[in-house]
Amino acid sequence: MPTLLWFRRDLRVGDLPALSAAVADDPEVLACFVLDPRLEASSGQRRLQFLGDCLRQLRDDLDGRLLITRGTAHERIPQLAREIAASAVHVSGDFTPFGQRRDQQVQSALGGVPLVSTGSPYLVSPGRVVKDDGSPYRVFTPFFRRWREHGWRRPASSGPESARWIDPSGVPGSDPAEIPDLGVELELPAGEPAALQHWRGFVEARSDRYESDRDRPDRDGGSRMSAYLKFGNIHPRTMAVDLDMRCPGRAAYLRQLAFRDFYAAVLHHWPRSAWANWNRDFDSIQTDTDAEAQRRFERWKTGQTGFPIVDAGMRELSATGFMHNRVRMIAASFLVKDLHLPWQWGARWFLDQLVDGDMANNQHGWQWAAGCGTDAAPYFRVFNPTLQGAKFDPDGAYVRRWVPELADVEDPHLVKGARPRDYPAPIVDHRDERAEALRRYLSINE
DNA sequence: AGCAGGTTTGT
DNA sequence: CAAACCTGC
Repeated sequence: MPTLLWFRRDLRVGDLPALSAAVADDPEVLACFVLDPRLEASSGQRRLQFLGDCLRQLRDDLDGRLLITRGTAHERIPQLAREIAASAVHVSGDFTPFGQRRDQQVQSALGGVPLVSTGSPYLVSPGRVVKDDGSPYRVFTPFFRRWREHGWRRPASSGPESARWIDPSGVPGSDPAEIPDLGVELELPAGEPAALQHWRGFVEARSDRYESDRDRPDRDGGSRMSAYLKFGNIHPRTMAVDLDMRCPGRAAYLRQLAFRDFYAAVLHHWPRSAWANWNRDFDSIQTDTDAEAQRRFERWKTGQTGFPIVDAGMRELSATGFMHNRVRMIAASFLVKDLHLPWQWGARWFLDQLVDGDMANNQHGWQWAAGCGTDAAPYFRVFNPTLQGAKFDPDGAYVRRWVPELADVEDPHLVKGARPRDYPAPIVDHRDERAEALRRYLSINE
């Protein structure tokens, strides 16, 4: 039975063991990657860099038997399936609403050929953890309890090499175009072996201080696994088996993996929450979108707001495609509550810039910050960017690293100290804007 | 997954 | 007198 393994831009190498197991007895398997040309636009380049590394790694693993073709998946897959007379198409897909819609488009275009979903990159598939009456959880903590009771399979033991592959040469219609080489070195090497190696390093050397250091952008306290998870270079199940609950840092990390599953489940149950307020009460909140708002948005994007921790984060993002999670929360809060811009503006920018940008996590993280999501921060919780910076980056090492104007200043968070002349003045007064944000929230129900 | 402004506690 | 703890927004 000829089988086409199809990956879209969210390539999940971590699903290969499951795929291999599913097709172990079938020698007629072809792996295919569909590169959406829209990813080649500037906004998608960061992720394309990482993806390119993943693809090169995969091509090596598959002994060169990887088909790369340009186009949109819902056009190319049915075409290829017909060309190789595939009797089934195995899909390694993600759980974005776009993905779901494309799956449906592909399914209908395929006619009678079955579309087989071969697994997800989550510990527990979205939609599986629900309340007793079948309704989805809206709050993380009870979800977490039920999620742990649910359990999950151990990772597949067989590797990708256990599958045999057909020779793709001679398959008509495939574009032999090379994987774009952007010539930019990322901090993290891509690919499954690199992901595994990085993970082992984290578990052995840094997981015991994860709990205390994960909120500290000045320390290397995070696991930095997010891009590997996003691109499926590693399956969270592979990680979960290493998370001994008796070790506090590792237990805390499992909770974060549960959060990832939770937001995937939220997006599964409420697909419109990708771009619309999950809590529709917020539809009437007033946001600024005029020319002045757009000027402020530009200052935010380029790290020129005059608030050190925000600027450091935004500059780290531009330079590396990554931002520390605590700083993401601060920068998001600042855009929503100090600049009064629509959270979707920030979410779009993050999704475009972050190497690990994930629809479910990114969008719901923003909704949390904006107060309109599940489990959202109450409206009166307004981050003070200066105090947050001083609290989580006490020596200012993070700010000094990313904001050179403040490198040699005694008080880099500018709590009381003097502001160097070459560093921008604050674009807003936090006290005033905090009051303004509260006013706007309170007026929702008037 | 805050903040501010208070009160209590510990040295 | 500073750190730790409490409480309403």
